Amino acid sequence: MDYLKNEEKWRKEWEKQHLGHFDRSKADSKYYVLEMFSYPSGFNLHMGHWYNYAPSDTFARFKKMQGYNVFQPMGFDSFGLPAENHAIKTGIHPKVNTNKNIAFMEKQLKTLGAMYDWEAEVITSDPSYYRWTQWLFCELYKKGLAYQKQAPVNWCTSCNTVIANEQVVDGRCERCKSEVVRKNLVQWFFKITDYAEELLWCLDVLDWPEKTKTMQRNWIGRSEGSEIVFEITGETRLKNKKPLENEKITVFTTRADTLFGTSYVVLAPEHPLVDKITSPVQKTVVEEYKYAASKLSDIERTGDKGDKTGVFTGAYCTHPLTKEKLPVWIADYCLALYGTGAVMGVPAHDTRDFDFAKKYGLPIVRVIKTDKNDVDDSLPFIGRGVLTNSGIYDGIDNETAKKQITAGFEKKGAGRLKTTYKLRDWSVSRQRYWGCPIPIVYCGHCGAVPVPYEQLPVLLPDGVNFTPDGKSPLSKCEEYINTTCPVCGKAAKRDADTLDTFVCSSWYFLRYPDAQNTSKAFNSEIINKMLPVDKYVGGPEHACMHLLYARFMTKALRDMGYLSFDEPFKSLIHQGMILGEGGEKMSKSNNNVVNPDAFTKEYGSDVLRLFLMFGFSYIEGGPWSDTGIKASAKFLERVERILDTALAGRNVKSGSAQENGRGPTDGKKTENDDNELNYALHYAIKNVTKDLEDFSFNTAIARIMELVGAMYKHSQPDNRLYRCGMTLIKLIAPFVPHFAEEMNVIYGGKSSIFNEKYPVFDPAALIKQKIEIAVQVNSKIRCRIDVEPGLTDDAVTSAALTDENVKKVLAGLTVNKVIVVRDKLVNFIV
RNA sequence: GCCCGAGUGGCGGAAUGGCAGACGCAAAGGACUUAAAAUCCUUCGGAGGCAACUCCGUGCCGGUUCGAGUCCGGCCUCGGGCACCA
Repeated sequence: MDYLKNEEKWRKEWEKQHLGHFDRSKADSKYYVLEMFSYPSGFNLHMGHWYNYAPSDTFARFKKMQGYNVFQPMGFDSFGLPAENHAIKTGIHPKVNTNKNIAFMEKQLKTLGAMYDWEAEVITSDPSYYRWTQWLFCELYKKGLAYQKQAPVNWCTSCNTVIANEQVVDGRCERCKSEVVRKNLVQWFFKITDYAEELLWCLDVLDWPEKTKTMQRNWIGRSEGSEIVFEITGETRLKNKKPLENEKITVFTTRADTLFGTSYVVLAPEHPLVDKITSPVQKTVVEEYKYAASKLSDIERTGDKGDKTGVFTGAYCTHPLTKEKLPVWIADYCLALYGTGAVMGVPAHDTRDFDFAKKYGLPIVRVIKTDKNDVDDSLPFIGRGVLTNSGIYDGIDNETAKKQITAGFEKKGAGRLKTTYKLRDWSVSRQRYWGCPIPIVYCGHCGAVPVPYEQLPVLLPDGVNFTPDGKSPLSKCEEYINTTCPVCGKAAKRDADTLDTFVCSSWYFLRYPDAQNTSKAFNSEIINKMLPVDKYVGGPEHACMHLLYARFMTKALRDMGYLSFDEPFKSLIHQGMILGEGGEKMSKSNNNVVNPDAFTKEYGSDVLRLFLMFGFSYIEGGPWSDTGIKASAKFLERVERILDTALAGRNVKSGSAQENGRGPTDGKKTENDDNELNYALHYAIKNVTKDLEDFSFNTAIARIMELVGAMYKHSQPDNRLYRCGMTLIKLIAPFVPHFAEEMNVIYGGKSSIFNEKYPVFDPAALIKQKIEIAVQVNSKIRCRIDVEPGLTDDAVTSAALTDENVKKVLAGLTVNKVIVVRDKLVNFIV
């Protein structure tokens, strides 16, 4: 078969038949298969995309053959930083370049031969889409889930612009190598933390990889602890020569039981109290320290690379129980964004505090001792135990003490039990051009006003100078930025920032089923039928951010009354990553991006698809190597040959070998052949079906290979082989769709084969007369015996004992115990 | 540093706590062919043995178990994520 010609033929035919078209009238039997859409970057569709999309399409076709009305859409996440950087470098407008890339990738995707419903295509940078992203923003704003606050950005001191984390290399700007500092700007946030609790507990019911759920749980990072108030002492006020009325530091701790061991208090360098309480003497060093800390990322700050550092503010606070005077320090290991941005330093029972106290000579007081008899006096001591040096709490076990100590404060208003989360609100403002404009107008009289829906979309203007020079690109576009207030009509200014591209991708799965809707983001009635997504396929790198944002958005829209389901993705699969040949990530800078086009041109897309599924463990991925692709091509040719042979047997009665002048003359042998072929066929059907459900494509193909091998072993081309061939074509169809479609026609079938039913195995065909079980003596295999399947433990044991080999092995030994694993093994313990 | 994974023949990879290495690649031998390619058949973790068979073997060290690639504890190496790459 000429694969390339054949593939072109069927792609056209499928388009004619609207094979990928989703029939909305049959939403009851819908199956929504979704692959993460791709970013239309400069190097187009690479092998990694193919690896995501081709096997997923195999799964979708399998589901279609199981009778589901499959919906499989495709689109592009087309706003983003790389397009803008490319534009800065080349002068080509991001819109031009992005649209060019999309057109090319669409063509490549069509070569893949996937069953996409192109009528549902979504392109996030298209006004017909981002209009509704803006609508979503306004809805969140009205619901109180979007708000503004000061937050740090990476600021390149030389380019005079905000740069992304990715562009910061070793604390310096990747472009100009100058120093990067953190600078506060007013930015928009989504209140994802309002949903922290639900995002956490809903994970339990999702059919997602356990590791992904664990990662999200840790990312949300719920921890139950206490907030405890330390008051700034009067002396501090005196030193500052300013009245500091009732200044207090609220610390968050999960170890209230160690309160008596507190020897100092630490504020994050960015803590608002720092400037107020720093004594004049310490001002210079505190300012210097704050500046140094602003240059470090959170990872560098909390990392264990260097020493713990910090400086004394000159201020003191009072221990809430002992009334001791404790110094207040600032240290970068305390993060402003977690807890209250302040911690109590308990060197004896925390490793970081211990390092810090040792370095700066702060007192270390042990307040928990081990409750075991063996004396462990090494510090820091992190384990459980009972309190000591803790006044009235001495002798209480530390878990009880946590509650008791906090409860003591609760009455006085000086502390309380508090649940905190590592999860932070989602920062969505970007000081960039190529993104969705934020639909907010600032009016001198009315404040921040969302743009009315009838005025959406707020179009991203074309003629903008987006070379970095210290300002958000849109703020330099006069005709964009200057507008009138939608409420009072007076002159006003638009928000000059654009939205994080994760906002665009946090709801695209809701747009697909109603992508052409021009009056709404989506029709709730349709969406409530079409979602949740039945199978979502994409890379594990999105475990925490994209997947969490999409879940948040779904819950927020539900609470606004637009959706009636709680979770967007019922079932999730991560494909592994296809690495470069050397085992490193495929990227332009590594110069190891593998383009699938050369392979589709040489072997055809079916062969490439088959190879990707057979050569890798789908969820593991691995380094690319083309050594196996030839084997996949050979296998497909082998399939074609046996199908040709089988077709010749169409009218040859099974067992009538002699008429044909070949094959065995013994009629019995033919019958046995038939049974063996039948067994192989149903064994394959059973396992391929199961493996496809599990996205275990490599083992599914292995079972098909075994079936093909069994067909070659079959004595002659007869009707039995012919019928086996017919089933094989259906079995293999999702894996090599173009090929199977053609073979089906050759076999007299009607196109499309994907409207046919996937084969179902017959359990009766899988009943074996004899099975082999292993006989172990002291857990070492000594021999194997054949027995009937399903024997009782006693029957298997006595069958084993009558075997000559077993007798030999057990001769002269006393059997103490016999362990039988049904249909697997017998183990004699002697 | 923190969170999450992974480590099995020369290679890609299989194995609900129960016969490690399915299936395939590469390699070797054979058949067919004038020859090559293609195809078909056979062998293929290591060591020993004529053989039956024996011993060793799933990154390292220890543990649980009649039995561990699989479970537990401690390491080592690699990969992903760490909130402005998407």
